[in-house]
Amino acid sequence: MNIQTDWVERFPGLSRLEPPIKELLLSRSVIVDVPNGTALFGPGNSPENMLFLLDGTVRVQQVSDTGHEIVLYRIHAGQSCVLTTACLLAYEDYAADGVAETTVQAAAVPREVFDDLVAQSKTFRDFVFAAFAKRITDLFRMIDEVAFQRLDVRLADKLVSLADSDNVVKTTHQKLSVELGTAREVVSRQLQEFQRRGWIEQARGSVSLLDMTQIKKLANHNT
Amino acid sequence: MNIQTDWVERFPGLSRLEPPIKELLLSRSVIVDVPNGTALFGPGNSPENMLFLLDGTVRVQQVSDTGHEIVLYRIHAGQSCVLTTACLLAYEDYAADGVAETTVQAAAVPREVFDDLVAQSKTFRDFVFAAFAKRITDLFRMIDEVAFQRLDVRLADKLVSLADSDNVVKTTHQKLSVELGTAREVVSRQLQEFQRRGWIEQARGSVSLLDMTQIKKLANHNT
DNA sequence: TCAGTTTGGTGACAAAATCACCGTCGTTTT
DNA sequence: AAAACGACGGTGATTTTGTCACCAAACTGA
Repeated sequence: MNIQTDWVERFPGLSRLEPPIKELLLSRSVIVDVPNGTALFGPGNSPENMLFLLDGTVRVQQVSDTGHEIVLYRIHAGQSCVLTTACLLAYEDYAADGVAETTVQAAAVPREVFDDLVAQSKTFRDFVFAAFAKRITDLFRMIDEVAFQRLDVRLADKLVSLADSDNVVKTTHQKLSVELGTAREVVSRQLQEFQRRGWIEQARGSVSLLDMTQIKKLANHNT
Repeated sequence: MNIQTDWVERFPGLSRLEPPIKELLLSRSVIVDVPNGTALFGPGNSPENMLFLLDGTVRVQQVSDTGHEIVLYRIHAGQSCVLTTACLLAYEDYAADGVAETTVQAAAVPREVFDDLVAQSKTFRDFVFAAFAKRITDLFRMIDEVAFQRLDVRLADKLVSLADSDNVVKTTHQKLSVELGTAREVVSRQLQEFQRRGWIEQARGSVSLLDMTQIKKLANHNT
């Protein structure tokens, strides 16, 4: 099994690509490994390649001119940065930046090849447009949450989605506040309230979710 | 001059289309006129056509499950609904809806034709991806504003962008609150404060902007 | 060990959202 | 024309969230 010759299979939307197209994609892509913390793109740094994430996650966040930060979304294995990259091509003065949150393995595809693929394959076009559509609906949902959802609900939701298999969230209050686009003090106070209710337990740099049932109930989470 | 045979010229990004492609687009599109207030798309109503707006504006807004509403963006003449339509194709349970804000004239292009055009023309692909990119960067900006910008600044900005040539905004406090994703009372109070400062004058259903300089200064508006 | 940084806690205050009303102004209906 | 109704805007009280200015404890690295 060679990653360089079969990575396309990891993308549900791409596995049914027409064989010659698949061949083109595989032969013209390069597998890259980037360490945790690498800035993959950002203001004044638009990459020449489209990335298809094979492993790891990329966090996309934005710095406001008010000095505030907010996490916009994450790109996981099996997804691509088409969108963000496309934005960068069109708008150089683009405010968001992407950071590898883990060690990341990705297939890099040059722009021209990407354009060829879009031109030649309906399957590939569908993949690309589906990626755009998902991103946009996610952004709509995010606007709704930021504008209208109560902070306790949003925090509970975030805790659930960031929890590891032991139901522990290893992060600081500061980082949680950036996830939600709010202030650190607000997160601290809300976590104190959760703790008072016996839902969580805190330690420096980590939150243990004790009562998942209650937390999920507040988050009206479906998963 | 026949609209049906030359509407493409109205789109800066499309005027340089290869002649046969332009011919295909013109021959396979239908000019439609829709009255003010028509719901062009919405939950459970995904159109079979992509629209290219020739005249008028379409407002895209979202209803939260909390009962709140917010205006996401507008599509103006010379732009297309590619994005929104693409979303609808991919996700039926899509929460946003589009309403004609004026009488609207548009060229309707069937999906299959759209796909053909993307496949055959690099110019058309660039147009489509630029539209996506612009939309996404706009949504990023909107998230930033909703999350971090003060309400007085956002309101001032909205007033400027909704003002007609006489510097009058013909709308209700209720509608302004939907533009900003806030509550009617909050808008009322903020407008009272603007009035107290002598920046505006109010009447039922309209706001006159008296001191544009101050309002724009608050909005740190560039235009 | 000790200085410097990171993390989190706290109180006071300001801004914004929410809730529960109330009058006024137009329109429609009788 | 009078009454009824709905849309529009105003108001006070309260809660939630954001902001500011600190402080102390816990880590880190020299």
